[in-house]
Amino acid sequence: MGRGRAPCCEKVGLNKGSWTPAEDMRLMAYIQKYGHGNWRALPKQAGLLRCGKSCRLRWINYLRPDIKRGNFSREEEDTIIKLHSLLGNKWSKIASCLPGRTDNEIKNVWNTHLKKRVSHKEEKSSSSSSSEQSNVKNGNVKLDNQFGESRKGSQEKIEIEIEFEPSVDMSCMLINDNDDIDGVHSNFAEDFDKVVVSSSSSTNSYSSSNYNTNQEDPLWSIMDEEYYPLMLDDDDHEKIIIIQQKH
DNA sequence: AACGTGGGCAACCGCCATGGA
DNA sequence: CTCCATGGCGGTTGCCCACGT
Repeated sequence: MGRGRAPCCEKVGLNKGSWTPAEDMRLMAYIQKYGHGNWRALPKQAGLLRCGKSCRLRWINYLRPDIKRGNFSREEEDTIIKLHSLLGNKWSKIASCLPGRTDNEIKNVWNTHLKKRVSHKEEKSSSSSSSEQSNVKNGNVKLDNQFGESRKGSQEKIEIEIEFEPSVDMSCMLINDNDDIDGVHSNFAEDFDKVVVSSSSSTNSYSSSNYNTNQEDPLWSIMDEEYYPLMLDDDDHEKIIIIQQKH
């Protein structure tokens, strides 16, 4: 697999580049009427001279009715910065915490605005106090390592320690959400076998085997047969340690 | 007014994961 | 188990526009 693979579709004779309003209308009308069960077949059925991938991208990034338009608010930008420091370039994970925003949009905002802002901040803070700690202890490096290793199916056990940032709602990353709408939502919790939430007074562990069954557990609540983590109490919990035991 | 340059963003490309045959 | 089709993701490209000279 991989090398020499045929393209996703026959691109000869297909339109490329910017979408015209007529194409948008046609795609939107088709999806509203028939849905998008099969992206590859869709353009032909909808009478569009486009690759299926192109249609999917156009729908997800621009035409979906729940897309939020306009500039990012300061709160949204701060959230992106914080989540990026935890997750790295996991744009779809970050997007799942920002309703109405797409991974592509977030990636663009990061690359054009936020990256500069963060590096300026870091320059400032490192020159003012080199011993000052960031909100996340080794979060970026360790998480990158974790995701990379996970794909290779290694057997080692990796611990990721995240110092809890009170102003960020981390719960969206832990949601056991199978109600996947256009692939926007993703299940962060399922990547891990165990989530440890610790405070100065106590430490609680939640394993993937018990967080789906322990309904009495204060961290998890059940809604419509899906399990959701409750908002972590900022005063009670200082950090989350996510432990992934490789399968 | 014409031209050059840089930033912003939509769209594309290629790789990987997943699920079905 | 293997192969293949498809969807999803992240990196990159290239067009467009605003701004400066």
